[in-house]
Amino acid sequence: MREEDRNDIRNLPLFRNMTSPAFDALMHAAYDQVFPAQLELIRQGEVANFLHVVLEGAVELYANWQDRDTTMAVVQPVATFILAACMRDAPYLMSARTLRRSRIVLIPAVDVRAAFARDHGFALATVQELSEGYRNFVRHAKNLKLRNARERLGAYLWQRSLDTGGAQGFVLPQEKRLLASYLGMTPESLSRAFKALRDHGVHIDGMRVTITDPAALAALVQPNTLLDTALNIP
Amino acid sequence: MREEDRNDIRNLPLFRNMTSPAFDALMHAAYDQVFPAQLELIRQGEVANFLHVVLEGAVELYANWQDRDTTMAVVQPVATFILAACMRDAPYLMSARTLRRSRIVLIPAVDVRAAFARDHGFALATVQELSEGYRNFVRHAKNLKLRNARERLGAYLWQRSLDTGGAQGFVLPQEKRLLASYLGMTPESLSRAFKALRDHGVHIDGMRVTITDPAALAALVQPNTLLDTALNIP
DNA sequence: GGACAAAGTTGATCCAGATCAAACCTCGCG
DNA sequence: CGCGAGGTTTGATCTGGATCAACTTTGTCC
Repeated sequence: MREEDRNDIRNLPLFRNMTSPAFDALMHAAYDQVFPAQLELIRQGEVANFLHVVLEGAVELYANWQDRDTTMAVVQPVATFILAACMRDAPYLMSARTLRRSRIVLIPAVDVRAAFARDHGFALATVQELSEGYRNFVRHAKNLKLRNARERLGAYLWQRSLDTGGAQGFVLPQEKRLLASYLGMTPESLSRAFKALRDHGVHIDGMRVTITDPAALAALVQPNTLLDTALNIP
Repeated sequence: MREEDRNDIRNLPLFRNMTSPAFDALMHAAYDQVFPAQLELIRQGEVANFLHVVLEGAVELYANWQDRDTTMAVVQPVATFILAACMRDAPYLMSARTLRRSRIVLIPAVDVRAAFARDHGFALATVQELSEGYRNFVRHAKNLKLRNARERLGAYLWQRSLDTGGAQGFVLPQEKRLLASYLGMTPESLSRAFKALRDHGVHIDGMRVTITDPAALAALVQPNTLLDTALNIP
């Protein structure tokens, strides 16, 4: 593994407060691999063998049932995913695929659990990470149940705007059909929701979004940290 | 606190593997209280001061935004709730109210975090509990996004049937309007969904449900541990 | 640079589930 | 025992978002 990547991982909240020996042991057991776009990394129902860390690229977490599919989250570098399944030693509830060529570190779940047992700083960080993941899914469920399609899109755009440093203009980080699936609607409905938001201070041109009237958008979506997920999801 | 209640708490997975001194310290700091029905225990947005343990009665976790409300979960004895907010020292994302007269133990969040730091068995149990909570919310979100109203109800009834020991007949544990809200639909739609399920092996009479044709119901809902939440929720 | 595929948009139509309104139960209580 | 309030069901109607189909745009690969 490259020194630089190692440092990126070391600086993640999850690993920041580990002792060096414990961290070294984890990294020693880990695999660093590059995967092409559209590769299925994990299939839901398999038992969790690895904690994944995305160093470059992007990974989609999705779920399916019968012939239906839905996007649950997008993981951007540098971040980990499916910690919960690893800690429980349980089957993955979601599948994962690369959205583009991605570099990913795989840490054997058994080593993660061993590190948890030995290193208190890591144990604490694990709980913080799990708690925040838990809370983000509570937010996702609240969003789905309490807001309609237009409001969900508006809230999403508002949050993206904040995440890009309060800039009024930004570029959508993923293609629209994926965003539609994440927000729980069809691509057609997303397209119409964008049109509807023109009356609420949002201008869209291809992938480029401009919030022309923040007050109007805020009035519609009532942004709220109890519903809106900060940071790269997706 | 009564000896019996103390034992019930001690036997919860979360507390089972604590050292006795650590458990005693936690219990020493805890309050044991009885609340009437319909009392708001927690309001979303407040900072988490207590981990709650339901000993008797039942507690509804719900969320609201603007003038809309939705039920997120029902906690049955003996179980804890809002561990994630306590560990993060963050605002509650959900409100909580008693559904009936309930006995609840309140453990100061600061003591919970201290116990986590000192007692490894508790730390491990905390992570297991959080992970499972996390996974249950993933399931809830998957359910909402992948199944329609009728399928959600069918899956719910299937799971309740399993939870009551595979019995074909059982009584709904909560009133229907609450169930409707939990399943993400209106009471009217729930009523119609019940009627629609008559063609899929479900008979309903008031609060009493009978699964007359398990194969037919299973064919409709395709029960699946990756979507369906076992145990008392709600 | 042209051609082909995939993503996105637009329009027409449909339908699951919401809303509104009116019974109809059920159960606690004076 | 009747009465009232809240829960539930039923019916009529409406509508947000899905579906289906056609068209346009964008990106990719010889």
